[in-house]
Amino acid sequence: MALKSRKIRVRFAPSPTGPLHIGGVRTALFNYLFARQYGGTFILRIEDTDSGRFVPGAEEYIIKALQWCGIRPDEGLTGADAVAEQTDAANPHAPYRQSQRKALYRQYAEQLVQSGHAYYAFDTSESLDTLRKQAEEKKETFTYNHAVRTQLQTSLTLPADEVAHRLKTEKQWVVRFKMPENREVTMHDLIRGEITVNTATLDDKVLWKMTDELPTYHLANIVDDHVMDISHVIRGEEWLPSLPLHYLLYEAFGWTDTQPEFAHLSLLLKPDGKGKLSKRDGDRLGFPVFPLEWTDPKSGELSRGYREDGYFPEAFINMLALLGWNPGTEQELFSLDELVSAFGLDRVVKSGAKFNPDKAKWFNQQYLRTKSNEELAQLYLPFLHERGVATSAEYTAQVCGFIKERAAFVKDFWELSAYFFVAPTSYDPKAMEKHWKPETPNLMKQLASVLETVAPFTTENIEQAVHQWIERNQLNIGAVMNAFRLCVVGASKGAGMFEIAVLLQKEEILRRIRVLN
RNA sequence: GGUCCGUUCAUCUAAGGGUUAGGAUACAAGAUUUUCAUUCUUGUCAUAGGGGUUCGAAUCCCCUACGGACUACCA
Repeated sequence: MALKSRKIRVRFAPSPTGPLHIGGVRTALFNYLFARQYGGTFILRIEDTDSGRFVPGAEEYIIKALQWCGIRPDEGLTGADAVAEQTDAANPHAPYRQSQRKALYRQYAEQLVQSGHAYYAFDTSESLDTLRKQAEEKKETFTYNHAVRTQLQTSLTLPADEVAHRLKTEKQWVVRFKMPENREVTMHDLIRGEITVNTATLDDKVLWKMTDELPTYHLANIVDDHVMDISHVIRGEEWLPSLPLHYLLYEAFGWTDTQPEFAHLSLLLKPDGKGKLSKRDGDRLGFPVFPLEWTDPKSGELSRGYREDGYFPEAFINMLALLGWNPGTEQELFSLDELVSAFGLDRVVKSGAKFNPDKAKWFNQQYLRTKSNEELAQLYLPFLHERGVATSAEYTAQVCGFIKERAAFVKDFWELSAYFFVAPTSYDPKAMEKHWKPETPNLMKQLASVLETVAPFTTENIEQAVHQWIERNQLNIGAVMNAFRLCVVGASKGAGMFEIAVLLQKEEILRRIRVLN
């Protein structure tokens, strides 16, 4: 097992087959937090060994998404503008795209054949499909293992000269791992503890394929993790079933002394129903499953992103961190730095977590109210410009001060503050019915003349003047204020009337009162 | 079907043999407010089921049920 003094090196190794979804971001985050906490290195490696599923733009998306989240790789693909292709001090193991490391894997595959841990298999995909179908008809499952490998065309059954000939002339062959027939493999997982599996239930996985001269995940992953001196593999639970194979691979290569520790993270599940979270759920339930917006290059279909939906990256990350991990205290709000010091694999939860969009919104709300009025104004201004509202940053900041505790997103600001920028064009019928009585117009006229005399037009002065007038005439304060609000806001909502009045200033307030009378 | 992993309020989770099973979200009620919201207070709600072990089990063991992942020349 890993030495205590071993340098911590972890990697996030996604496959560029589409946009990174929030489960992937969480895996990246946990890797990052772990590395940071121990002063280790966080590496971003791209596992693009599946030529058939490559999606243009996906790699760039992954890099951008991590950037937005504030998850900076120390090594590997550290940024869109700095893709390490050459070895240098910061990138001792370049390149970090597996497609560019092609040449490396074949020799390792052959090493395993040489040492008797693997063999060449000459089956075509079609012939295997046929075998699978035949087994299915008999209600059985075809497993490529010790029971069948001796009956198929492999380097284990064919004469050596024919094997050599076929290797030279044919393209349809692969290297398969020779899974031991009956061996208990005991593995250790940092989150789950000991797991034991008998190899009899496992199959002879393809390690390398001549068809595209590329390794499969299993080989590429083990070779790269070894070569890059990875100390801890933190990945999704979907990899747990192949952990025995990975253990056996380390053993076959003779790398057990530097074999990394493993930690398998539980999956993110659908908010409702069953199963793991998918793109469909987001569309169906109305929340993003991707950090950034994504347009599918083939279908042109657009998937929304947390960034575009108005989430702050800090809130997004905080929410993700608490999904499947907890600090053991009652603290819920964590900055990235706080997460770094609080995080620990020992407090990662074993069971799958159903994703909860409500909680995500709550996190954003918490972060929104910690922002300064000026910061929020800068974020709100573009929305205002879009609506053709000309205003100043100072005025907008003051408005933000009044509404920030009422919103979860900046995009909700307009709904809450339109009356600060434009006079009402319609009046809420229900509120009118309730608060607009036959005597109200007269009341408002009086109010207008009271306001007219207030100088300077400050909250205190207005409040004092209005209250004095109400008391002198023994008026109902509710009736006055509600009608006043209707004139200025157009509905029964909004900040304190005297604050609104000061911001809007005397002229505008009087104008809005007159419109209704 | 087989293998592996998992199971505490509706949801995220705490409690590593002894608590009235705690917190947060959501929901509901009340208080506050000139309105709406905020805020505050309170409330409803959980150890999947069955067997053991033990003075004592959410916690340890077994079985069952349920859920999930995997079972490709995909990752």
